[in-house]
Amino acid sequence: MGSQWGVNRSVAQVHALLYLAVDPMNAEQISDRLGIARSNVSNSLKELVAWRLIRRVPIAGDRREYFVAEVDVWEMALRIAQGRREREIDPAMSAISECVALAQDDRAIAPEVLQRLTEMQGFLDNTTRWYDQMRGVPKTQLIRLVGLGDKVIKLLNFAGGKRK
Amino acid sequence: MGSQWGVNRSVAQVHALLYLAVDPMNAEQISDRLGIARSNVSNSLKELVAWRLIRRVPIAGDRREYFVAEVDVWEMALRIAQGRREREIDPAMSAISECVALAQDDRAIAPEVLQRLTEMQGFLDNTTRWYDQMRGVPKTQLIRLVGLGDKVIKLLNFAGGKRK
DNA sequence: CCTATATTTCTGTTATAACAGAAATTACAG
DNA sequence: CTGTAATTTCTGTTATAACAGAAATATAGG
Repeated sequence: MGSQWGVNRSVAQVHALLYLAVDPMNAEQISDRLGIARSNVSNSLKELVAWRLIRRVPIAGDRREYFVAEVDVWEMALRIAQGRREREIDPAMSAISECVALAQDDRAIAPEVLQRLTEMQGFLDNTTRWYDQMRGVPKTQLIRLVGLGDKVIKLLNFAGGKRK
Repeated sequence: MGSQWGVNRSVAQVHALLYLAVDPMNAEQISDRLGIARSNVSNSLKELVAWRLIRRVPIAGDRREYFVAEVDVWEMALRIAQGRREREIDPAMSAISECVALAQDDRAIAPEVLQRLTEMQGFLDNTTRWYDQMRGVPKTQLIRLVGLGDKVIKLLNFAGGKRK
C-alpha cells in the first residue's frame, strides 16, 4: 500500500519485511527474498534508517550489515510523525513565513490575503507547538490519553465553555 | 510544495489560488491565471470538491460554475484528516484484518509475526477510535485542547502513573 | 427542440520517479 | 599493503503519474 502513502514500493516492502522478520536480515537476504536489486535495497535501507524505522545491528563474526525494524507500533508512529514533521511541516512553515513577510511589504496584496496567510501561519505554529509538547510526554501516558478519547473534554473543565 | 505531500502540483496550485482568492472563481479564470489546461483544472476541482476543501457557489446570471475554498484553517485540517482517513487508514485497516485472519489459520506463520500484526491492528483500532471521538468535539474546545499542549497530562490525574 | 456554451471524459504525450545493473568506493582480513 | 567481500553511487531504462488538447457530453437559454 505504501505507494499511496508517499513512500515508494521498495521502501515499503523492505520495511514490512523487516517489521515482520524474527531475526535481523542483511541486504542480500532482503534482495533475494523480495526479488529486487541490491542497489534498490541499499537505498531503501538508507531511507528507513534516516526515518529511524530500522537500525543496524552488528552480528559477531559477520562483516555484512544486518538490520532490524522498530517493532513497537507507538514508537514507530512517533518516528513517522517526526519524519513527516521535518520533511513536510518545517519546510511549509519556512515557506509561509516568507510569504507573510513578502505580503506585508507589498501594497498590492489585499488585506484578506495577508490575513489568510497569517491564519495559516498561526495554525501551523499552534499545532507544531502542540506536537512538540506531546512528543515529550511518556508513551504510557500518551497511550492512556488516547484511550480516553473525547472523555478528556469532560474531565477538563471545558463543559460550559468556561476558560481554564 | 504539494508534490511532496502526495497531491499533484495542479491540485495544490488550484487550492492555493482559491484559498487566497477574495472572490469566487470559475474554471476558465483559474486556467488562465495558472496557465494550465482547462481539463486539468476540471480534474483538480473535482478532486478538491471530493476532499471538501472547496465548494461550488452559484453566481446569479452566470451559467459557469464558480468555486470558493474553505478558509477556516481548522476546518480545512479536519477535512484533510477525514480524507486521509478514508483514503489511507481505512484501506490499511481492511488489509491488516485480512492479514491477521490469514495468519491465524496458517500454521507456518511464526507466533511473533502474528503478534506484530495484531499489535498493529490494535494500534490502528485505538487511534481511529480516538480520531472518531475527537472529530465529534466542537472546534472551539478542540482549539483550547491543543492550546493546553502537554498541560492536559497534569490537569488529568496522570501524575503518579495512577489509573483514572 | 435546437443551439450555444460550459464541463467532463478520453487519448496521447511528456515529465518524473522507481528500479536494475554496472562501476566505484569503502572496509576488513590476512 | 594487498586482495576480497560488502556496500554505495552512478547511469541508463522502465514504469507511472501528470498534463494538454481534442472529442464527447451535459446544461441552460431561446
